[in-house]
Amino acid sequence: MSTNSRFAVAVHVLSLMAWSGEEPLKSEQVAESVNTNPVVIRRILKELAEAGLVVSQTGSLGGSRLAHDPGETTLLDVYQALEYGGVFSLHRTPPSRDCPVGVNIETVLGDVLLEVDSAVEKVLQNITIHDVVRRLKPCGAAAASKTMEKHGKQIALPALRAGAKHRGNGSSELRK
Amino acid sequence: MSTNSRFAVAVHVLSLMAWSGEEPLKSEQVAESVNTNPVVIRRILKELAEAGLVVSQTGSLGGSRLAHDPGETTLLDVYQALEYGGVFSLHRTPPSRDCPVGVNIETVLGDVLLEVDSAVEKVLQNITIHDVVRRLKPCGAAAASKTMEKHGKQIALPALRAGAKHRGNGSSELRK
DNA sequence: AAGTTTGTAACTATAATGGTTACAAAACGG
DNA sequence: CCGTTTTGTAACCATTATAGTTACAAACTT
Repeated sequence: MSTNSRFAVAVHVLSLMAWSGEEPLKSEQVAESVNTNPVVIRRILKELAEAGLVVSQTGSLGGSRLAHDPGETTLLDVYQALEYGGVFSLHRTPPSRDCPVGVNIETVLGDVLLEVDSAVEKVLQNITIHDVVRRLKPCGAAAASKTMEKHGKQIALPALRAGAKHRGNGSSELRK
Repeated sequence: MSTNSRFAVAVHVLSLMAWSGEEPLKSEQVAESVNTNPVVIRRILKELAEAGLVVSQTGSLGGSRLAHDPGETTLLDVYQALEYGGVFSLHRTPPSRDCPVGVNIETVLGDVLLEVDSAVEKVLQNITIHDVVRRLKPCGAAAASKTMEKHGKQIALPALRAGAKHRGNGSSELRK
């Protein structure tokens, strides 16, 4: 299996941005929600930016935000942005060329891998970031109000702050 | 991606056994075809044996062979025998409980993971070891006869020996 | 009993990812 | 123009899964 949670973190990050609206999120804020280091977030953010899924900007009013509407980004886009190699790998070292099985097994397994990946992609293609956010909203709302009671207005998380703040940012280049 | 070729090797091993018929293969012979170390093969063979896909035996006439007809073992059986964790992983460390996204993202992603895994399993369930062997036979037969001409009786691979039998050619001793 | 092969432990090597620190470059406010 | 903030990125160590290797006891055949 892939010992790799990058896909999960990437979906988490994008969902956070969809949740909190237009305002750019800082890697520090995202890292707090994901419970990891800001640099880890920035590394994933970089790949998402290269795939055109997010837009980032430096500076005091900087941060990252979605490049498109949450309903337009699918989990397949995220999956491909991270450049996974596939569900399984082929032989690490090439099999024997002198064996009738060895000489062709890679081709056959390559075909199987394509079939499997295709099936995975069909599933991921039908789920958008908007779907993910909608699926977590019911419980999320409860958690949000609970946290509201606890911390009052000094809530540190951008997702919660965003609800209160929705004013002109004047940012020119960050616009989609 | 999974940097992991165990599935590929396992399918290779089972295909080799299907190709060469009833006679048990030694881990040494299999390792030659896969181009790796016999212990690596034995480790995978152990998992396949625990899943009931192969039968192994010690001793001078020992080795491993398929437990069932090649048409009865699916790639899903192989996939499950190796106990993969899934196509992707969830968060390494749990996300923030204080964030409306973090508190529920794992549940949502868990559902997605189930959907994806289910799609993978449906594909693998419809491919048997017999299918794999059939898919590689056309080129495999050509490779076999080519190797026959080159090496005559000194062919080391069990798979080729099986091919020789089909050609009515009494085969020599297996050597390394 | 002698020889062969599996089963398995123990160790090293490799590769991908995650985590951390540090700092230059970019953007913005005054 | 200057100082602050945040991203971008390099450098390094830690962790984990797998692969590769050596060695040896246990099981099996003749």
